[in-house]
Formats: sequence, structure tokens, C-alpha cells
Amino acid sequence: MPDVPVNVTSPSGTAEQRVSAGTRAWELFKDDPDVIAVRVDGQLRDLSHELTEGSEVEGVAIDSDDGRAILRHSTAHVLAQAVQDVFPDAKLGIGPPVENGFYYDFDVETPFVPEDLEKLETRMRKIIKDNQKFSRRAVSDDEAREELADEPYKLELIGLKGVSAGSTTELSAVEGASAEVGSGELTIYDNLDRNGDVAWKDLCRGPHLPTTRRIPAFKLMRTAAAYWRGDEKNKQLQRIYGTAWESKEALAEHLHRLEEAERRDHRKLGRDLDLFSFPDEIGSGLAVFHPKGGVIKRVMEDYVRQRHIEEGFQYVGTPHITKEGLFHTSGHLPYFADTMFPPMEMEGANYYLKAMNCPMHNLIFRSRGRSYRELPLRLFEFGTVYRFEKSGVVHGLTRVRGLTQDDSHSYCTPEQAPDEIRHLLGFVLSLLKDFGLEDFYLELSTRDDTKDKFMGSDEQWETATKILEEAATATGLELVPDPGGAAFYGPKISVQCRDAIGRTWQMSTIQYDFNQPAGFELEYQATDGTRRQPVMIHSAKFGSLERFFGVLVEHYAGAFPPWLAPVQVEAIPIAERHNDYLVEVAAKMRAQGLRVEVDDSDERMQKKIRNAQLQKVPFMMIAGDDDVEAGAVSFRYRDGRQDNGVPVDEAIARVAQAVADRVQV
RNA sequence: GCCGCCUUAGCUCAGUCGGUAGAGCGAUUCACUCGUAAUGAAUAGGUCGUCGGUUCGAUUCCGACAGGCGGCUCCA
Repeated sequence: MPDVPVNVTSPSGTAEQRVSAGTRAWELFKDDPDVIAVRVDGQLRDLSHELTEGSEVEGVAIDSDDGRAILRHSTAHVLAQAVQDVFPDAKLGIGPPVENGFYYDFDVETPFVPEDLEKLETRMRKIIKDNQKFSRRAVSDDEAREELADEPYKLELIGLKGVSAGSTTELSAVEGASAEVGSGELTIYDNLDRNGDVAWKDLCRGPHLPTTRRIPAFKLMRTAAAYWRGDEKNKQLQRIYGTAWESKEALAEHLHRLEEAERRDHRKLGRDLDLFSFPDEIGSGLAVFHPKGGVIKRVMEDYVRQRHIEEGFQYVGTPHITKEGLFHTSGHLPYFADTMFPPMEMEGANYYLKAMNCPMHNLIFRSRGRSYRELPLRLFEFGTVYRFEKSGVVHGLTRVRGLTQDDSHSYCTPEQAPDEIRHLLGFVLSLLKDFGLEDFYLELSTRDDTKDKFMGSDEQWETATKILEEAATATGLELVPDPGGAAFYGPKISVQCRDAIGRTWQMSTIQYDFNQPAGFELEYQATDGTRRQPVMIHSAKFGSLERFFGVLVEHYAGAFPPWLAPVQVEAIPIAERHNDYLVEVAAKMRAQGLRVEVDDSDERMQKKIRNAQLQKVPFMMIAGDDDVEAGAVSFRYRDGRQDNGVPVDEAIARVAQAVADRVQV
């Protein structure tokens, strides 16, 4: 039998090996149980893949990103098999791996209920125990159609592959569909039981684990509905989400991370820390801030207002309601009406709640003649806007129907625009950093082919997009394209933040707008006396105050740094006779603008410490006989650290310093 | 908006196979005055989300609506 040379990459490096013809990849890795697939010449393949001369072969470990994706995809297959065992009439949608797990969509008469997940998990464990083999088989389109005659959704995917011929654009529009059919030949994976009989099969590009037994740990998480091919005009399928990991420990860690995220949930912390609520009587998505939340909100606003003024913005104010003509002029009514509250009629005119601040700022610009000497003219306000978000999307503070934007509009000449955008980007990033967010990437949202969603000419869009792209690139941050995500009046850069546990949030936006200056006939007088049209740059730094508030709560898990904490110092007397002493110290601190409370309740001091701990107060200031005698106080921090016998003046200075420096303690 | 699940005291949750409800925490009061995460006792607090239907009787069963949760779609 002739030898075939192949290059094998293992942790120790790449080496050429000679193997006999017909050798399959698993034979190279039979001593490494973690390898569950291979990458051959850059393509992921099953371990059963047959090696050919000159192949570059690399083992894919189950605990690598690719390995986990393969594991999860294979687990999705096991789920689908279990579903069709338990519910024979279920039709298959798609079942790709996703971040931290997988899902599979099914068309079933009766939606799944939570108890079904237990039944399905039991069935899946049996399939895993059966050690079924994932066996790959290439088929022609016609063969696939015949075999999958009972699977209408699979047939549709086969049809899509036909029309897209070589291009995956059509398919990639279907999230996850490329995992089913890919772009090349069609393959079917048979699940073979111990006797070699086909227990189940699915149209799939692969690759897969060698056998079901190689699934170390999985869990079904939840059921949900999802539109077929992600289009709300299509039928809703029933989706089951699950997760799978390389070990039971890794699964446990994942579940622990989810618990951690739940512990940080701003909706729960908002209640526990008495920050805000959403009274039913007011309506869905409309928040009220309680005194403690009000402190945080006010500190945020004060700081941001001050920073805007330092950066050359002028603070303005506009009403919450306007006659409809304004939103016709701005172009919002045709493009944005679905997202606006319906109008109310008064004295023969229709009034709309404000959904955007820009039209009103335009009127301020237009209120008198403007000179080039005034540009860039930067108007800024905390503009509260109301948007009719669909009932299913309202979510805590991060998706509400009444929100306050720290919104600015910079009017400038087209030549000034690039500098203005760079200035804004730098400003936004420095502001976010002041609030303790350090990890960002940018998204560039552009127009796509659906032109009726967007105003303006190709040239205008191209110019604006190029300017934004250059400014974004200059920051050195990662830039992710978002085709089709632009506003109707222009492209935008959005700043995405990763929080303390790695989740990303869309915060700031910077948008380039050439449409509204035209609609409002804005103009300034140039050096040569001619009248010219400015461009405007929209920018919201926090995005919305409400959302940013929610993100901060989660980022800090409610344990705010002193400058933001509603109560900076909780004073705790050891016994009642120490109350007066602490009241005096507290008064001195308040004189310096610090937020101090003295817990003079009847509780035992241990209980007071517990309460302050649960309220996540940064400084607990304790005083007993020893402290009073020494003219000192004792600090306890949230992590249990103690600092006893600190002289009062030093203690005050220490707290004041932490606040001034905006540091965490 | 669509699909599923949920809604009992301020919060977290029991419970009633249809006969109008209970705990812990919290609140109030009293006693205790204590050195780093829960002192003890007593008291108050609920037309069981709202409105209809079935029933002798509904918090419980059915329906509609509202609100919430998880997704989909959409977005700051």
C-alpha cells in the first residue's frame, strides 16, 4: 500500500508524517481523546475524513471555540432526534450553534411547555448513551429532496442553495442556515445505532462529533418562538435553546455565570436598592426614579452637563410635544411614524409627543441668521423623548418608551465635519471611561439596498460614510460593519461597551446628517458673503440616560463607586451613646458635600452593618468608646476590609478624595 | 406586534383536588445598648392583577384585557 505524506499539527508543532492511503484523520489523534474533529487545509472536517496527499491536518479540541461549536451543533442534532422521537409530527427547521449554546427550531402543532424539556432531556440522555455514530454521506440535490420529502423547511433550504449557486449571500441572510446546507455539495448525516441501522438523519453540512457519546454535558435552557428565516411575515416555529460543554465542570461554570448575570440584573437591583420602579398605573416602559436612584441620575446629569460645556457645547431646552408639521419637515413622520405615539388633536392641529430632539434644535439654529464664525455651533440638552416601542420589546431600563437622551447637534461646514466627528468620538470615549467603562468597539451602520428606508443621494451617503469610517478607524478600536443599520437621514457610528462580565451594550451614537439641514433650509453666511448649508452631526453620548443607568447598575452590580453612590457613608454607632458623636462627624462631612446617613435605629450594630452591606454602601463609618476617646472613626468596606481608629479629619479627607477622584473603593 | 410561561402581603414564595388564605424578610410598637453580615416579643398588612363567564359558591375552572418574564422581530 503506497504511503501518503501529510503535515500534522499538534501542540508540539507541525511535522510531516507518512500514512498509508485511505487513512482517516482519527488515526492520527487516537491518543488524544480531546480531539473531536480536524481542520484539513483550513476546512473543518469529521474525524472520519479520509486524508489525501499533502493534507495539512490539525486536531480540533473539544474545548476550543471550533470544538465547542461542533459539540453544540451535534447536541442540537440529538435534540432534534429526541423531539422527533417524542413528537413524531414535528418538522425540522434549523439548528445551529450560537454563543454559549445552540438552538433548534421545530414546526409543531402544540408549542412546547417547560415540562417537555425534561422529557426531551431524558430522551437525549438515552440517545447519547446509545453511542450513535454521526455518519456523513454526500447526496445530490434530487436525492436530498427525495429523502427529505417530509421536511418542508429543509426542502426550502435546498431550493435556496440552488438559486444562490456559489454565493452564500442568500443563505447567510438566514441565520444559521449555512450550517445546514453550506454552499457546496449537500450532505446528510445519518445517526447509526450499534447495529449500523439509521436511527435518524438530518440535512447538514457538518462536521460533527464522531458519536453521540462524545457529548460530555448539556442542558436544555428554554423554549421560545422564532420566525422562520427570521422574517416576521413567516410562520413562527418553536425554538428550543440548549447549551453543551466539554465537561460537567464547564457546564456548571456556565450556569454559574448565568446566575452571576441574574444577580446583577438591574431590574432586581433597582428594587432591592430602591432606585427606580415602573408603576403599572403609569404604563409599560415608563420609569420613575426613587430618591436613591434620583441621586445617581442627578450626579450623572450634572457631570455630563459640565463636561459638555467644557467641550464647547451650549445647553438648550425644548418642549416634549409639537405640532406635526415639524416632524414632516424633519422627515420623521414618513420614516419613523410607527415608532411614535399617535397624535392628539388640539385646536384643529395634530400634536405629537417628541420622539427626536433634532428638529427642535434645528429651529434654534434657524431662529436667526448664522455666520460661519459661529460654526461649529454645538447645541446640547437632556431631551426626553417618547417612542412607541412594541409591547414585547420593552425591557427594564434598557428598552423603554420614555427616555432622556444627552443629545447634541453640531452644525458645521462640510469641511469641519471630519474634525467635529473625531472630537465627538474622543469626547464620548473619555466620558464613558470616567464612568468606569473601559472596553469598547465601534459599529459603523450604513445604508443597504432597501433605499425606500433612507433619504438622500448615493453620493451623499458615500461621502458621509467615508468620513465616519475614517474617524472611527483613527481611534484604533475594532470597527464592525452594520449594513442596513443607518438612520433614515444618514449613517452612524455607535459605541458598544463591554461591561464587567463581558456583555456588550450599545451606548453612544454619532450620526452624520445632510438631510435635515436641507429639509429645514438651514444656512449660514460664509466668508464670501454667500449663504451655504451646514451639515449636522447628531450625537448621544450615553445613548439614553435610562439605558446607561441600567448598564451602570449591572456593571457595578449595584456597588457604585463613591462619587455615584446614593449613600456614600453609612455611620454606625456601636451603642446608642455614640450617636451624637457620629451625628457631628456626619455634619462635617455633609458640609463638604458628602452624602452621609447615621443609622440611629434600635437595631444591634451587627444588623446595621449587615443592612449597610446589603445596600452596598462604600464606606461604613463605625464609632464606639475607643474611637470617641481617640477622636477617630473606624471604616469598614464592602469587601469586609477594616481600617480602625482613623482620625476624623483624615477620615473626611479620605472619603472626599475618593469622591473627587471618581475611584472605586 | 408575534409565540410560550407567569401574576397570592412592600419583597421572596407556600397553599386552596372549587367552600373568601399562610411563612420568612420588611414595616410599626415594646424590651434589649451590644466592636464589624440577621436580639427577642407583639401588632398591623391581602376584595389572591382587572373585567366577564361557568357554578349554590371562583383566589382556584374557562375567556378577554392589563402587567411581567423568556425569545422572535425591531431599537437609544
